[in-house]
Parts: sequence; C-alpha cells; structure tokens
Amino acid sequence: MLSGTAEYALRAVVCLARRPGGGPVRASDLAGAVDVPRNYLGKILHDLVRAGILKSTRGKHGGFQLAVPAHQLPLIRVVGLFDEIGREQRRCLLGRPECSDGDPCPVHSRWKECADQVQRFFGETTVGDVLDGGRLGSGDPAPGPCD
Amino acid sequence: MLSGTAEYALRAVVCLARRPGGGPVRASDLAGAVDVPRNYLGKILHDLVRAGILKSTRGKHGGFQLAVPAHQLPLIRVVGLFDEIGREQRRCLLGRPECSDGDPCPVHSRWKECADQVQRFFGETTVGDVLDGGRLGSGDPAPGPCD
DNA sequence: CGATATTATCATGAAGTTGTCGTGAATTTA
DNA sequence: TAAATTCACGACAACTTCATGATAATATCG
Repeated sequence: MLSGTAEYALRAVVCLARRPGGGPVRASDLAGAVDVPRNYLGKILHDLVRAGILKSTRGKHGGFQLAVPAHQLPLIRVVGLFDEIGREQRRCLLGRPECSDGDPCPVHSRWKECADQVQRFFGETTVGDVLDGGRLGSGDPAPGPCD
Repeated sequence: MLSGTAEYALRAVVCLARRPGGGPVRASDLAGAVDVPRNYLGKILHDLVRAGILKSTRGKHGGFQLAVPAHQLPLIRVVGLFDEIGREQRRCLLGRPECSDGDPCPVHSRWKECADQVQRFFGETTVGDVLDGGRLGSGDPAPGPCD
C-alpha cells in the first residue's frame, strides 16, 4: 500500500509527535526508535524539513521537531511526499487513458468507492488522531513504536 | 495501487474474456490490443497459464484462452499472482510487527475499513462482472480497451 | 519429412527504489 | 578561535521491477 519510504516517514513523524515539547530528537535516536537505517532516515527527514513538516536544528542538542501541530497535520501531507496517494489509486484499473465519472470503464464506479475511502483516510486522519488512538476509542489501543 | 505487472495481467485477461469462443489469441495480438510490450506480456501470460487461469496452445493457430469461466474468476486470482493484495494492505501502517483486532495500533480500526474494502473489491468482483459493466449498471459504461 | 508458426525459457540490460559512505556546513561549548 | 556535535548533500552500491532479445520446444500444414 505505502512504499517503504513513505511508511518510514510516517513512523518518524508519529514518533516525533509523541515527544511533547521535549526538544529536538537526533536522527540517530529516531532511527533507533523507529527501526529505520540511520542514513536513509536522514534523507527522509531532510525531505520532511524541506516540505515544512519538520524543522531541524544543527549542532549540539540539535535534531528534528514537528513544525506543525499534530492535529493540523493530515497523514496525506507526510505520505504524499513520497507516494502519489490520490492519483495512483484513481488510475483506471484497466489502463484506459481516460476514465472518469462521465466516461467510466466497466469497474469505474465500484473501484472509485475504494479509492475514495483510501484517500479520505489519509486526508482526514491527522497525526494527532493517531496519537489519540484513532477515532473509535477502541478501549485499549496498544502503544505505538515510540513509547 | 496495483503493480504494472498485475495491471497488465488484468488487462490481458479481461481482453481475452471479451472474445467469446473465438479461439486462441496470439500473444502478439494481445500485446497490441492491451498495449503491453510483447515479450514482457509473454512472461505474464505464461504465469497465468501455470496458475490455471489461461490455457495455451502452440503452433499455428495457437495462442491463449481463458481456462476458467469469466464469472467464476475473481480479480484477486489474477492480480494476486503478482501483488500481495490481502497481506500488503493489512500490514500495520506504523510498522508494528503485530497489529491485530486484539492488539491494535492507534489507527488499526480505521485503516482496516479501507483494507477490507479493497480486499472485498478484488475478491468479490469477477472478470465476468467487468464485462457486464460492473454491478451498478451505470447507464452507459464505456467500452474497455479490447473492443 | 520439412517449413512455418507459435509458446517456453533463459540471459541480459535499463530504470527505479532502497541503503551506505564520506565530506561539508552550521551550531554550541570551552 | 578550536573542537565537538549535528544536519545537509552528493556519490555510489545493492536490489527489485520492468523490459528486450535469442534460442529451444511444440504444433500445424503441405
């Protein structure tokens, strides 16, 4: 569903969001916490900084922090940097170059329901929602990888 | 969503299903009809044969045919040869090794709805449904790539 | 049988993704 | 200023996916 890179980014951001005001987190620490190769994570974090999702500080006590409140950060903004969530799911399953509501292929409407739900999920769920344990409050959500 | 290979396979199978009793279709013809590289399609068709979805005949007037009635062929059986539809969507978005209904991560239940819908789509839609223009009979379904 | 048509299979290459390494730039501390 | 710490960034290696080409195996037809 998500590429490895996008999943790494999501894990890292969620992990950062779990540290309330605790100052910057070093890439190395983050890499250990989310179990992603140190150097590769560095690149991903850098991408997130350039996108304005994280901010970085260099030198001693430097590291990465969220640049946006977790509740104002939909997952698509993280994941969408690396994967094409909307467009990709919306491509015609049968490869027709044009496939829209007005000019549908035989499976268009049924597939669209799936594509829409996926896009809604990533568009409407925020990193903050993830921290809160999702919307359903299912009693006993297990801790994530960053506790 | 689907890998290129899986999409190619799906297009080819749908295309074959559109030829009612017309005998075998050559890989070259199929490649032209569904716009997939000839040699690469050959491999994919071969995989479909080994999976029992197509049958092939060699020599003059040879080619590929469906080995299964289109209405008894769910899309997952085609696509699942190349992509891991069920397992892949079901992997924890946050990378937790164990993530289930009993031991959910914060987004488990919300994501599960998406994953289930995707899996239902591929599991319940058959190639025959595709030919019939989907289940909704949406008035004026446009022709697929094989008419 | 011999010629031709077609799939089957293997070797190879191109391109994208994932991961590593080394060096430079910025910041802090002494 | 000098040293230490940390991110920034480019080069490159490994692996997977996508694609091509050549050859072998099999079937048909005269």
